[in-house]
Amino acid sequence: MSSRWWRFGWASEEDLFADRYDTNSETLSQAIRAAAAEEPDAEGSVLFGHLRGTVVGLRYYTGVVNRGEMVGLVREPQNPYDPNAVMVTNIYGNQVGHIKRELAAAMADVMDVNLAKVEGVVHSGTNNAYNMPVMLSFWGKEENKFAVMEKLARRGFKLNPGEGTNPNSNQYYSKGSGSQMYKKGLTVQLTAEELKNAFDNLFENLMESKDGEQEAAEAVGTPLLPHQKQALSWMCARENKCTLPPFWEKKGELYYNRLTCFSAKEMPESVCGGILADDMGLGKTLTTIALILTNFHGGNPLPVETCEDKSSSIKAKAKPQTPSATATEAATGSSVPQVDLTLDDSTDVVEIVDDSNRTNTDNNSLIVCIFFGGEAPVLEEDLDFAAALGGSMSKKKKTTKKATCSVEPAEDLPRATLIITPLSVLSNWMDQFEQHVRADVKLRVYLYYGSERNRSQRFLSSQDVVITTYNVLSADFGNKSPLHGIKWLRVVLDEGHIIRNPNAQMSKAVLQLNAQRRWILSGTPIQNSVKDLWMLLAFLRLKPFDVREWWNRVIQRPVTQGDRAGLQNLQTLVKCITLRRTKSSKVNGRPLVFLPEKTVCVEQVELSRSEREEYELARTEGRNTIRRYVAEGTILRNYADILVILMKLRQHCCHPDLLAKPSTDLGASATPAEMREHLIEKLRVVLASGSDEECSVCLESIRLPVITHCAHVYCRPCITQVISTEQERARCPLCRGEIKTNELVEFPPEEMEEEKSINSGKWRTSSKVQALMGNLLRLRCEDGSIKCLVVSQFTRFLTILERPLREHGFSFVRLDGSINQKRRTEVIREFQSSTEDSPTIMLLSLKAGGVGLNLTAASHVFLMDPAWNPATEEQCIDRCHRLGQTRKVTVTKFIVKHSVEERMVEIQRKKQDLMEKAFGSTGGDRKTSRIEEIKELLEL
DNA sequence: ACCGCCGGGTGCC
DNA sequence: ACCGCCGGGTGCC
Repeated sequence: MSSRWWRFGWASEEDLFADRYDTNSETLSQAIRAAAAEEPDAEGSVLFGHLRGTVVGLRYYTGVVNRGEMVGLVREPQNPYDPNAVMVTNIYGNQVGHIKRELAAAMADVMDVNLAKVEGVVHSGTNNAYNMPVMLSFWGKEENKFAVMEKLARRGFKLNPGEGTNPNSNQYYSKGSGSQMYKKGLTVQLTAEELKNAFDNLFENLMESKDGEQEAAEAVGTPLLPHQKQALSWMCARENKCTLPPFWEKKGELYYNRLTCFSAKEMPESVCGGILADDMGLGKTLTTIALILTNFHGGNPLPVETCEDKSSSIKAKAKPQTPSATATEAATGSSVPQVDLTLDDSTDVVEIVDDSNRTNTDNNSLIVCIFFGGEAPVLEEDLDFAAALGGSMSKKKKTTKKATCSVEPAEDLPRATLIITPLSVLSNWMDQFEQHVRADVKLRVYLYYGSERNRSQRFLSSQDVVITTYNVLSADFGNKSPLHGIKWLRVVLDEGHIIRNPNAQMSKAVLQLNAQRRWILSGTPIQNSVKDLWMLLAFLRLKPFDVREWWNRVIQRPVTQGDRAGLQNLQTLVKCITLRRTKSSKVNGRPLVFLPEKTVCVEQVELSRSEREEYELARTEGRNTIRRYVAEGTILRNYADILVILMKLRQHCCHPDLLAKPSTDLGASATPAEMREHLIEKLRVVLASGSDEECSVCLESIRLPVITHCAHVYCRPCITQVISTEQERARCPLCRGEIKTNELVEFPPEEMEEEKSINSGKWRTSSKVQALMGNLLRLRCEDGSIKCLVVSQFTRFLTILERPLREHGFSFVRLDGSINQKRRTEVIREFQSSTEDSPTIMLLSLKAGGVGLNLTAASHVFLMDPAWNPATEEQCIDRCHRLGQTRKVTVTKFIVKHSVEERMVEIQRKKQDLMEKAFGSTGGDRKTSRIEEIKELLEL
C-alpha cells in the first residue's frame, strides 16, 4: 500500500500535492538535476556493501515513497543546519526527508570526495509519519573500497558485504510488491555471447505491426512507399496519442512505474516522438518532411498556402519591398500564414533553387523558398511596427488560399519544426524539401546558418521549418541563443547518434531546447555500448531515465553486468520508442524496398618490377625501424613514425608520386622540443593525406583529430573526455605520457596541401592507375551511361587520377573535404543529373561528407585503397547502394598483391570478428593489440 | 537538592 | 513520537 493512502487521513489533499506539482517543485527537481548533471558514468563500479540508514523529517516534506521505491541521495552542503546534510528524494526529485545526522556526516565524507556513490531503496516503513528505514548501497571503484570503509568506520559505521555470491541478485532493484520479476532467483546472468547477440538485435526488427499506413498530406509531392506510410502512421501516433511511457501502468487513481516503484497522481508526461532508426536510404528524410506537413495540431495537416494562380508570386515581386520590410512581414506572419513569403526577388535573400528542376513553363511555381542566412538584420522595433500595421497585410490573402486544413490553430500554438543536422547533410535537407514538397505549396523553410542569420525569435518561430547545424546550435548556446528561447512544435535531430557524448557542449545545447515533440533520426543509434542510449533518452525526456542516476541504476548497470531482467527492460524501452527497418526487412514476406543486387569483388593488382623494387626498399627500411622499436619496447612512443611508415607503404601501392618529399630528418642533436615539433609535423602529413586513421579511445575513424604532445592522434571529444575525467593525472592512452587540454594540437579535418608538385612535374602512371583505367574504359565501351565512384583516402591520388581521366576524355567531378558547402551541392547535382553532358565519374575522398550523401547515379564503385575501418568503406558504398538505385551495383576493391594492403584486409576481417565477440568492452585490451597489428602489417 | 523522579513540551537537517 | 531528550518542578511515606 502506498503511503499516500495513509496520508489522506491527516493531510488535506491540496497540502499533499501542493509541493509536488507546483512550480517550486519544478525548480527543486531542476536543482537536483543540475547537482546530478555530473553524475559519473557508473561503469566499472563495484558494490562495496550495504548499510541500513534512517530517513528523518518526513513530515516536513510532501515527497512520498512507495514500498520498494528507489530514492535519490543528494548532498546539500548549503543546508544552514548541517553542512553534511544529505537530502532524500524520490524519482521525480521531490524531497522526502533527510538522512539522519550522524550517518549523513559519514556519507558526506565519502560523497564529497567522490569515493563512492550511494544509492538508496526503501523497503519498509513507507507510511511512517516521521522517519523510515532506507537500505543504502555504496558503489565505487575497487581501489577506493578500503578508503570508503575506513572513512565510514571513523564515524562508527560498518558496511555489510553485498548479500549472496551472485553480485547480480536482485539488490539493485527495488523489491516492491509490484515488481514480481525481481523476486530472488529470477534474475539470470547472461553469458557475454548472449548479451552481445541481444545487444546487436536490440535495434533489429522493431517494426512489428506498428499501426497501419498513413497517407501523407496533399502538400507532399512525392508518393510515399508503403514502409514510409507505415513510418508516418507510427510517427503521427507517437505525436498525437498520449500513451504511457514504458514501465508505467495505471493503478487505481495513480500511475505507477513498475521498475522504480514510483507512483504519481498525474499521468507521466508521454514521450511525444521517438527514434526513427531506419537503415540509411529508406527515406527517413522524406518521412520526416511528410510528418511536418501531415501532422500539425490536432492531427490536421500543416496549414500551408497554395498558389491559386501563377501570378501570385509575380504580384509579390511587383511590390517593391525593402529588405527589412520583407523580413518583417515574415516575422509577423503569426501561426497562420497570411503573408505571401515568396521573397525570391529581394536582393538579400538567397534562394536555393535548382533551375534545372523547374518546369520550363512556369518559372514561379517553385515556392519552397529557402532563405539563406543572408538578410539584413531585423530589429525588434521593426517587428513591432510591422505588427501594428498587420491589418494591411491581410489583403495579400486574396491571391492565396489555405490548403486542406480548415482548422485554424490558436495563435499561441507552436508552429515551427527545428531540424538539426551535421553540416554535411544540410544541403541534402534543402534539396529534399524542394524535391518532395509540391511546387505550388508555400512552405517556409529557413536555413539558420551563416554569420548573417536572422536571430529574431519572432521571425524564427513563424517559420514552418528552421534548419540548422549542431555546430551553430552549440555556438549559439549560452550566448542568448534565439533557438533556445522558442517553443518549437518539434525538434528533429538528424544523425542523432552524434550527440551520444553527454559531456559535449553540443549535447547540452540540444537538451536545453524547448519542444512539444522530439525526434531522433539515426541509422545507427548505438555505436559502442548501451551508454550511447542515455543521451537519446534524455533528449526524448523519457521519465525517469532522463536523469542519469535512474538510467544507470535501472538499465545500464544491470545490462552491462549481464542481468537478464535488465536487458529485457532495455529491450522493452527501446521497442516502445523506436521504429527501425533495414534494407533487408520484410513486410508480409516481401522486401521492404527493392534494392538491386550488390557485388563486391577484389581485384588484385601486381606491381611492376620498378614499383616492387621501390616498395620492397621502403618495406625493408620500415621493418628495420620497427624491429628496433619492438626490441626497445618503444613502439607506442614512436607511434607517429610507425604511422608514417605504414602510410608510405600504402602510398607506394597506389602511386609513387603520392610520397611526400623526403622529410628532413633531424640529427641526434635536435632538442626535445624540436623532436616533438617534428613528430607532430609527421602526423600532420599523415592526416593531411586523408588517411582514415583510427582513434585508440573510441576505436573508430578519427573525428576532429587532435595531436598530443607525445605525438598520438585522437578524436578531440575522446581525448578531452579522458583528460576531464582524470584531471591532472591524465595520461596518454597509448604511451602514458602526460597530456593537457591546452597542449592538444588542432588539425583541420581536411586540409589541402599544395598540389602543384604533382601536376607540374612529369606525370607517370602506376599499376593501380592502369587497373582502374582498364576498368573504366571497358565499362564505357559496354555502356556509356554507367557512372562510377572512384574512392581513395589520399586526396593527392585523386589529383593524380585526374590526368588520365582527362586524357581519355572522361567527364568527371571531384568531391573532397576541401570543397565548400555550396560547391558540394553543385557537384552532387551535376553528377546526379541525367543529362547528356553530365559527368560519369566522381572522384571521391573516402571521408568527404560523411554519411548521408546521395550518389545513386553511380552503379560502380572503385575503392582504390583499403581503409583501416571496414565500416567507413561500407558507408561509402551505401551512398550509391541505397533507395533510388536502379542498377545492379558493382564494387571493386583494388588490393596490391603481397603488400601491406593485403594485411590490412586481413586486419579488417579480424577487427570485424573481434567486434562481434567483444560486446561492451571499451577495448582495454585492444590498445595493445595495435602493436600486434603493426607487427603483422610489416610481416614481423 | 551538587541528586532522582515525575510529567509536560517537544521533535530533520 | 505508543519514542528519547530536555529542562522545570519538586522532594519521606
